[in-house]
Amino acid sequence: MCPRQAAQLEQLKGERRRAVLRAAREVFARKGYAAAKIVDIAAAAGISHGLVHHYFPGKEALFAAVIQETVEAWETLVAEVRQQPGTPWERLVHLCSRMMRGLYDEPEHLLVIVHAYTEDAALAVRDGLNRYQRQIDEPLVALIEEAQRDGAVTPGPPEELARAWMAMVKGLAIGRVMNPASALPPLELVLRILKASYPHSETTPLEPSNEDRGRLGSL
Amino acid sequence: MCPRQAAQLEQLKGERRRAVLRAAREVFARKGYAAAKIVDIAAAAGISHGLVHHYFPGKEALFAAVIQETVEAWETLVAEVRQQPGTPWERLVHLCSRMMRGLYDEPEHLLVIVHAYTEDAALAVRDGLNRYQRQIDEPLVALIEEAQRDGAVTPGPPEELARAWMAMVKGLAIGRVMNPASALPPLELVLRILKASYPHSETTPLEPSNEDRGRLGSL
Amino acid sequence: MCPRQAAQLEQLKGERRRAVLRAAREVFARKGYAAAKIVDIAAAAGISHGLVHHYFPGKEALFAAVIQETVEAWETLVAEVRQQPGTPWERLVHLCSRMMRGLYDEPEHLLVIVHAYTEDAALAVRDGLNRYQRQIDEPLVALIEEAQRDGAVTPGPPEELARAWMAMVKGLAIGRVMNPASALPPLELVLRILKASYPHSETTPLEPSNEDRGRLGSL
Amino acid sequence: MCPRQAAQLEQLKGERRRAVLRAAREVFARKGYAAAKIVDIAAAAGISHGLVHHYFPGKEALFAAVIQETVEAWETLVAEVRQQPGTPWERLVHLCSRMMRGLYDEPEHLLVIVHAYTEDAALAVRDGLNRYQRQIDEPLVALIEEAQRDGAVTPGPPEELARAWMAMVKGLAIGRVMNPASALPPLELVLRILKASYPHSETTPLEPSNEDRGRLGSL
DNA sequence: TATGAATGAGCATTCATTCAT
DNA sequence: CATGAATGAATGCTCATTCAT
Repeated sequence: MCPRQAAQLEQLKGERRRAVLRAAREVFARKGYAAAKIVDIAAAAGISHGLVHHYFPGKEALFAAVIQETVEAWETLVAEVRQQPGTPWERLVHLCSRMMRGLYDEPEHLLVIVHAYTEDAALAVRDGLNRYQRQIDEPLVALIEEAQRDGAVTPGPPEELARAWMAMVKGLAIGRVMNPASALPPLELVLRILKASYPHSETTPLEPSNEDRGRLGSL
Repeated sequence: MCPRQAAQLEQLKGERRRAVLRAAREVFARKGYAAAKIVDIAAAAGISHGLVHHYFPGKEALFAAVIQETVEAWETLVAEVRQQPGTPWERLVHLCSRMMRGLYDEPEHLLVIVHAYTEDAALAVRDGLNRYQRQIDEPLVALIEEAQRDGAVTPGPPEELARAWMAMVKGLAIGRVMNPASALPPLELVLRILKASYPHSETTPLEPSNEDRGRLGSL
Repeated sequence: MCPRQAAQLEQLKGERRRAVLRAAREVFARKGYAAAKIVDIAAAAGISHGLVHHYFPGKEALFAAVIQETVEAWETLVAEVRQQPGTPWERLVHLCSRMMRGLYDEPEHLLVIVHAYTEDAALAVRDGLNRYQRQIDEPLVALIEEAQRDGAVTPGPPEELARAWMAMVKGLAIGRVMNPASALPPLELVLRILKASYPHSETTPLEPSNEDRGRLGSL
Repeated sequence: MCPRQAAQLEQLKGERRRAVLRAAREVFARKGYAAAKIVDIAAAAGISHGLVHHYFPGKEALFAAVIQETVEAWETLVAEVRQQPGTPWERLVHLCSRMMRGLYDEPEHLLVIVHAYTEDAALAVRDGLNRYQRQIDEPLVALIEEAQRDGAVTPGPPEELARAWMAMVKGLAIGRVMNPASALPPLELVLRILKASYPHSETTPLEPSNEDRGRLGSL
């Protein structure tokens, strides 16, 4: 077998694995951990249930992989937003815009997190998620804090604002997954919680851009 | 058996039933439908698992009863708020305040709804909930509409505002049940989505009141 | 429920548990650990497979319980033989006689040990057995040593004699379980490995006795 | 492809097959039929599990082949011993010596037989073995009978003696495979069951010989 | 009523076997 | 030939539900 074939095979395997992961995310998001059956995931991925265990040791590991993927996507997104030019408020808008798009394109990404917080999920997974919690919350809190210093965000404990905002996003994710036909609120509405009542900057350019798709922009 | 005893017995039965219902709500909220085990609920209610089936035909019916109870509490709450004196904005604030208190005291009430929307729950239950959907959303939408006419609520499609606001409340319910130690955001913050940027009325009296506890005020 | 009933219930439960244990021993002995199916055991005990898990946490625990029972029976037997009157040789004959009867009545008891030594069995069980090994071998070795000092047993390392003798007994257990119709060799034959060629004592009274049945004499 | 290459290939194939067979014997002996996994055998043979099915139609056939090989080795051994010069007792000693060496070098050969007797193995295999049973036992019985006529072996039903002796050998095989560090008892000890108490011949020359290795002398 | 023993459908997981590459 | 991806039957285990006591 020549190296080219071997590489192709490897790639094919990776693709298959990713397909299983995507199917799993969908099913886990829609049904929750306990109600999601391995056969459902296999069917959604177009393979037999036995093959799922070829790529993942078991249901729990599969769920953990789904969560990990989401956490990584979040981290990538935050890192990108961090080095965005402009005012803190513009970066916040950017982040928010990206999340709304993620909510539109792949709401499962977020909903799966909701399920992970539930006791529905295996304890091991929840523990793992708790360890990430800091990494997930802190960047958002930092961003809000900066924007507050600029007077662009309403005063008050930034953790509180972050929590309320994330709560809304999670709630929207639920609605989005369960009823894909339902529209999402416009960005301005979602930003109302944060925006200072008498905003110093009138511009909310709303991020018209671009191509950001795939793994990175999926959140 | 004399009538008095019969009545006592009947009452005891009702109490027991309610205890099971409460236990079920808690467990369903924490674990979701599929992961919630009848034995868990029985243990939480302090009875044997066999006895649960004396009060409810089965797991699905039990979950349906939990949902129904929540829907009824919501309806009662809305009806009460409707006939509250004051401006539409004041009634909205009252509703919001009551919900926040419900979120504080019995977040399960709301979280259970989240699970019900999930495909985790039996199809029959979800269908039932969908039928109620109108009754749940409409009063809130109406209230928002009225307040918009007064200029107290920001303009825009009232359904959109209602949905975003409910999304946040659901998200907060998740956080509350999973981590009871976490604080809830203040009422003002939660109202920021709705409140007009240049509010015509500066007063948000915040409803200091009263005794409303128990089944009705629990939402 | 009166105490009498409770006690009866408790006893009934114990009986059922023992029935499952007996069935398990039989099936494990005949098939080995891996090939023994829980349904087989359940069927042999006359119950459903689900009920097996009411009495034992799982297959491995069930097997461990079977082994433990056998080890305990062996310990009881050895303790009894120890305080038997007569010469060491007579005690050895007594032990041997009892084992032959056990081989006749309940060969599963011994065969199950054979399977436990195999890698067929779960590692945990084998480790557990290895810890008992000393307790199992030592008393026999001691008995042989004593009898050697009397000149009743042929000279040589007593461990070697014990091992050879135990090997034969295990081999006979295999034959006995797999073909219950096959006769066992007489006691004299089984003792030939041990007996001194020119026995100092012509008497081998061969233990005509008695009632020893049940758990104790079962080995 | 030239004939030479074809022959080499054929030979290679035969070697490979034999390697698989050897690996299978080892794994089957250690784990039993049911617990032995094809992948284990493949790994032990240094090939992929898929390739095992190029050489053997399936697991059962593989086990059957292992058993057959053992039976054939036994038959060869007996045939060789038959035409050995000397007294019947000397031939018996020779047989015994060869078996002890087999026990030392390849105890799997014998242990596999133990597993085959167990219901662990597929029924077909066990039936096959039962058909061989006569061929296995009879020569040993005949040999014992001859030696009894000479007075070299203790009197009694020769089948009984044969069975007891085989039982011990099987038991020793178990110990040997499971704990390769354990020593085997000396030939004299193993022969004590058979040897007449007042042996007419003092000589037990113990067969110092030779090269007999490989398939034939392995039992 | 109240209990928990008993049942069996449903699910995760394993593994022999097949087959495309 | 050789590999390992793919399949699905088989199996241990869970848990909702029933029912004898």
